[in-house]
Amino acid sequence: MTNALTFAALADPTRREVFERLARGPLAVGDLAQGMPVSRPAVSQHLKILKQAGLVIDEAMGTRRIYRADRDGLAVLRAWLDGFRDNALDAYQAEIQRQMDERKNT
Amino acid sequence: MTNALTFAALADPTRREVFERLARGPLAVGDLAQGMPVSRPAVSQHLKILKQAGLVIDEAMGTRRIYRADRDGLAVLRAWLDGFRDNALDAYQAEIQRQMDERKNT
DNA sequence: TAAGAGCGTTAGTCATGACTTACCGTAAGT
DNA sequence: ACTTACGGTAAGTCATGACTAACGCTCTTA
Repeated sequence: MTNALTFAALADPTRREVFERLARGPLAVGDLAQGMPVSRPAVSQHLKILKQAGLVIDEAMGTRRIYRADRDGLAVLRAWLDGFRDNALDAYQAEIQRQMDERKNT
Repeated sequence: MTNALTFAALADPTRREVFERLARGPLAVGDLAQGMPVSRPAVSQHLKILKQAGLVIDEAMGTRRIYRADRDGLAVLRAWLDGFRDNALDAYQAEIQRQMDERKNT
């Protein structure tokens, strides 16, 4: 259930915008905060969460710190989505339904 | 930016479990709340949010109300993900990089 | 070593949201 | 009509999280 971090990270609109900007190209924190409606420390905090979720990668460049989007971090989301492709889990459905009926009879 | 509702809806773990259960088969609210760590009203509130996000569909069945997952609601998520497929936006990257270098030279 | 740039972190505030209990409406059965 | 089942809603509580201002650390340049 490590995808919880990914979902939580992408839940915030500001964080999604940060990620989308980084997906267009690497940026330093200051340049990233430039033109955003929130302060630079706020962006820093968002970057921390995105990093924990594996969605961004940072790299020290002198006194600046360059962030870039890590598209592989989206894999867990894709995997989760693929679990709902049509009725791939229909095999479980009968079993679950059976357990439910069982519980109902008690 | 209608995907905000979808992201917000799927951000909560309890709500994801509700959706996952419904994806395995339609359920009434009571049966759904059965075996979940939260109360039935809580499930009702979650269902309301999932419905607003287009992730579930409800249908009156006598005094009961049957909910089922609507997989089409995941389309907006897929679309968002597809926007990051590899480097489809690499054209922008050079431009952004150029602006960064420009700023660095001032 | 001093000074400034760039960022992360801390402390504190404020809004949001997840939850429970209690209540109310509606549909079916007696 | 009365009662019971089922579920949505209201009110209130508590935790979380997004944000800002202030501070401190590290790296570079003079």
